[in-house]
Amino acid sequence: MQPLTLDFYQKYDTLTLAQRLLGCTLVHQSQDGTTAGIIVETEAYLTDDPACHAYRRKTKRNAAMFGPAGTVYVYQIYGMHYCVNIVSGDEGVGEAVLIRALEPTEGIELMEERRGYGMSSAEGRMSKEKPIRHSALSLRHVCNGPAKLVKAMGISIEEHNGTSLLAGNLKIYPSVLEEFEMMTTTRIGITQGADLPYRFYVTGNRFVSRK
DNA sequence: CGCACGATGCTCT
DNA sequence: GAGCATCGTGCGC
Repeated sequence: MQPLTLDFYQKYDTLTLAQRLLGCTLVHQSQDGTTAGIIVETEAYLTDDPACHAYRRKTKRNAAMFGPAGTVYVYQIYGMHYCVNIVSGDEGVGEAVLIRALEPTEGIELMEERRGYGMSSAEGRMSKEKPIRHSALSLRHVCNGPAKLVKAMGISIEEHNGTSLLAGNLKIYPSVLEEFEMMTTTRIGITQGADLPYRFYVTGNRFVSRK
């Protein structure tokens, strides 16, 4: 199957793209191995939206948001975590879609290692996340948050910020979900623009960060 | 299960 | 100097 093309990233406005990315698969082919997961939760950030990093002006941090659709925007948050976005809209306009959760499909052991957990085993999984090397991480908790999936997928600001999804080792493939219900809510963890209904997720999917 | 809180460092004001 | 598009722990139920 072929990855999503420039046309796909360009033809939708940001709110629509955020919805169309649900069900698509994010794939990272790294030196350590390939990891992949189905996008099950997204949020849109528009240029006239006070929660958007590009709301005020172009800066060193948000520069990637002003690139062409299909550009990757990675930023650091709370001094210790990173989140990944898919840039959308016209070049020169700062808009993007935050990837908030993935349903892991490939390279699950590698994901768990990157998250700081030991080898995965069907029996060994614990219901709670424990910072002990020998315990495994419940699959449900591997990619059910924006910073968790960045770490699990091996995405980094140094390697990926400002790069294109059309070339390189990070790509998105078309939706594999036949039919699904989508839920729309307000976004999580923001104070500005908190009432805007710009969050979308696959209804009933257990890998979503929160209902 | 749910809620409260502290960690931690960069960016922009 | 304030404010973060978060996460994991610890505690109570």
